[in-house]
Amino acid sequence: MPRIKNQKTTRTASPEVRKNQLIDATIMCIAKHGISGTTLHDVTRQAGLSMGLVNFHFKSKDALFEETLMSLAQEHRARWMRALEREELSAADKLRAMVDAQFHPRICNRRKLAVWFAFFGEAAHRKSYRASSSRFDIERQELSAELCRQIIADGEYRGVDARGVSQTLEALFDGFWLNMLMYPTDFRREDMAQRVLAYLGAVFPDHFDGQ
Amino acid sequence: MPRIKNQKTTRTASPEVRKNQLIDATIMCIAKHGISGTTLHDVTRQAGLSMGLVNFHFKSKDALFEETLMSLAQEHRARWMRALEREELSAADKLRAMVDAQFHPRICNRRKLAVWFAFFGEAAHRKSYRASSSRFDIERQELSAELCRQIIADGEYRGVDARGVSQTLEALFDGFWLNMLMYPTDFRREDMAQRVLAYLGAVFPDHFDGQ
Amino acid sequence: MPRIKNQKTTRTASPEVRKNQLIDATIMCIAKHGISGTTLHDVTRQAGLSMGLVNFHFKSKDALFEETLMSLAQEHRARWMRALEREELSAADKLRAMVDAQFHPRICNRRKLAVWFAFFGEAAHRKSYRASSSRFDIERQELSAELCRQIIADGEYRGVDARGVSQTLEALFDGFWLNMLMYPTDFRREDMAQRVLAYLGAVFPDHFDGQ
Amino acid sequence: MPRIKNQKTTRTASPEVRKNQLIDATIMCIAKHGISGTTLHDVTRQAGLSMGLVNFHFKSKDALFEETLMSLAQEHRARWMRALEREELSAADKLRAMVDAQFHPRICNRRKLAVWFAFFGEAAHRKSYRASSSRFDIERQELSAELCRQIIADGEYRGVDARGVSQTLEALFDGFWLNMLMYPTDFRREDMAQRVLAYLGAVFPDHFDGQ
DNA sequence: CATGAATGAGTCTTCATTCAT
DNA sequence: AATGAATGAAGACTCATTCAT
Repeated sequence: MPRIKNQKTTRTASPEVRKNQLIDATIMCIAKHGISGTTLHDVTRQAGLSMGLVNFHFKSKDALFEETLMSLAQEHRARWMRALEREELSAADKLRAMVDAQFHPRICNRRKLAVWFAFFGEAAHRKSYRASSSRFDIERQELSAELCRQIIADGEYRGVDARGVSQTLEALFDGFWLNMLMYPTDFRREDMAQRVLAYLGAVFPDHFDGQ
Repeated sequence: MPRIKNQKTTRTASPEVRKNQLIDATIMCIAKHGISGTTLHDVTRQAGLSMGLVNFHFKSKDALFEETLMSLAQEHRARWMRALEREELSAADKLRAMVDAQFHPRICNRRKLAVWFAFFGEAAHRKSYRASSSRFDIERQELSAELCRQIIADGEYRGVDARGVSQTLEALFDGFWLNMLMYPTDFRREDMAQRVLAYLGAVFPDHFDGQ
Repeated sequence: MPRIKNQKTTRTASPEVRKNQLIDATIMCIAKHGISGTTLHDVTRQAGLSMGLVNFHFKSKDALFEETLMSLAQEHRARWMRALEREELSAADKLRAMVDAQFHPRICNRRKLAVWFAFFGEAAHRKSYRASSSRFDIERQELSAELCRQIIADGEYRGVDARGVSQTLEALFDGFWLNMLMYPTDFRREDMAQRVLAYLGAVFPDHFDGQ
Repeated sequence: MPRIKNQKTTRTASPEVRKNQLIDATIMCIAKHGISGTTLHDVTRQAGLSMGLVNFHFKSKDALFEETLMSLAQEHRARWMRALEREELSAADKLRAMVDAQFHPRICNRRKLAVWFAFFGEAAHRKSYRASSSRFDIERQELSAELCRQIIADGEYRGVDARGVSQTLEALFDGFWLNMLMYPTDFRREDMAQRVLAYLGAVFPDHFDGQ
């Protein structure tokens, strides 16, 4: 049953290529079997490579997992960053773009959600996993807080706490992700972005109304 | 080093007592070392019992873990159920009580959150874990949706979708839990219930205002 | 081809018994295949036990090897100590007894010599092996130096250096051991004790003459 | 960390040069990590060459080790042979020269002693190592026995056994080497040659007296 | 000649499970 | 009911050797 992915690999490839191949295979395997259920045998078979290769390109299984998480986190960051860099957008539009990024099918699909929560499950007792996630999480939350501050300054929102909204947004992102993973038929990707926007509409009615 | 909890256990105890002893030790160990990092050796040592005992009282390691999750889920359910059974409360009060239950220190502390997310991390590829959680999750969500419906009927909330609010509540619960686990200094238990109530205040201003 | 040594082992034995069984098997294996050529599989098969047992009774393969060396060193020490404790013997007789101990067939046989030099070969880069050997070596050399001092005081040996003789004795012991291991037909156990005594006869003619 | 010795090797060098480069690196590595601790990766890195080179210039890792031992043995032989070829020297002088050769700093230093005993440790179960050593050992011992015979014939040494003395010399050489390796502060090179000469002085007082 | 990525057999180690006591 | 020694399968990791470039 070996599910060979690339029968036709060049015998020697650049380290960068191999590492990415292995990271992709790791994501596949973790999604299917979880972190503890993923063996190096699985990963290399999935990648169509030989057993010893992981320890040639990565310091250890753990290092492979860490780089996998990092890769996931960076892919995620790249997506929400893209929107924020467009100077012509208003603060509210940028926030909307962040929501879209969060639920983009490339980021937010069953496979990747499974991997994210596999890592979150280990994060409680793995400082390194926590560190990898937190860096980007904090950055994103600060950016969304700043956007909220701009929206508040722009409108009539006495008493709205920017930090509170940004923290609530984070919770909604993570909470919808978890529920999409656990109950995919009840929590469908297309609806979840709407739910977040509905929340923003309740908090900032002048900026997020008719959606 | 072994943190023996009960050096002086009676040599024979009722199966019920022993099982709970082992389940408590399992929660302790999973919180500290994660699911895959928890060995039966660890669990029995933590419980102050002997290695062979687990397989005597539980069919297997897996069965122990499943019963541990079940125990956790039932403790959780008991807490929010208590409030809902008090007939004298209004729908809004019951919803408030559910929020309180969700963030009660007995339910929502670092140790138990770590265990919850350890299980969520495995849930993607373990039907049995998913099943244990889902039963109560669905029940709770239906109850909160019903409460929302009552509140909507009671007030002037045209266009508010009960199911949407209850799903958003679920996401907030889970999302705040995750962030409390990952960033305990930024997401403090005392504040999180307030954030949820602030959300409810934004959606149902007549019922959840002054908080 | 599994060379089972004890088909009839009681299923559970005291840890002490098992550890010695494993140490004996280790000596056997190192003698046959050297240190790096000895696998835990070999050792446990030789002992007639199962693979996992070594790591149950010893912290690691390395720990097993260290305890093996220690066991060898202590057996050796016990033998030369026995003679030195007999108060009725003269200093020269005690020295003679030490020589006999060094070449006693229980200590000085092909198998054990092979193991000793296997450890010496690793000692250069293993502090722990060096430490295990050195403790007893130093003790023995100090005792032989003391005996030499008594002999010198007892006779007419101007200009003889006790420390020099005791160091030379050490060298003879080790050097004959190595040559007995490498060239067993040329360096026969029975003759080697005589050669050492001939050396002592040349240095202390009044005390070690007619041999 | 990799201690590259020759960063700028000409891309193509004569096989002889490459082989010696690798043998020197092997000696370095064995001294530092022992035989089993020495990997081809280590050796080639130490030599500043690429992984595949060893198997290009040597049939196998084992062949490299054998040639390393051979190289060591031949360097040793060359040194004591040089003295014996000087016809003008007396037998006693030649013997003295052999002792000097044995403790010459180029032969008898921590690094090379470590390698010698690393090989001795394996010799018990490696015929090829035993063979490489023995050829020269036997030659040397026969030569020293012959010298002893000449000295005996030249003097008044009734009852002295040439073969016994030459075997004792061998033992002293090896034994002092081992002790110099294990206890370098107690057994210092400068003193050890003296100890051997002291032995010869005790056996052949007319030829080796005043040292 | 030279390189270094790739291979995969071999080993240590861990650990759930069994079972004699 | 309880114990903990024993088992052996499974998995991470190492490393000599190969070979395309």
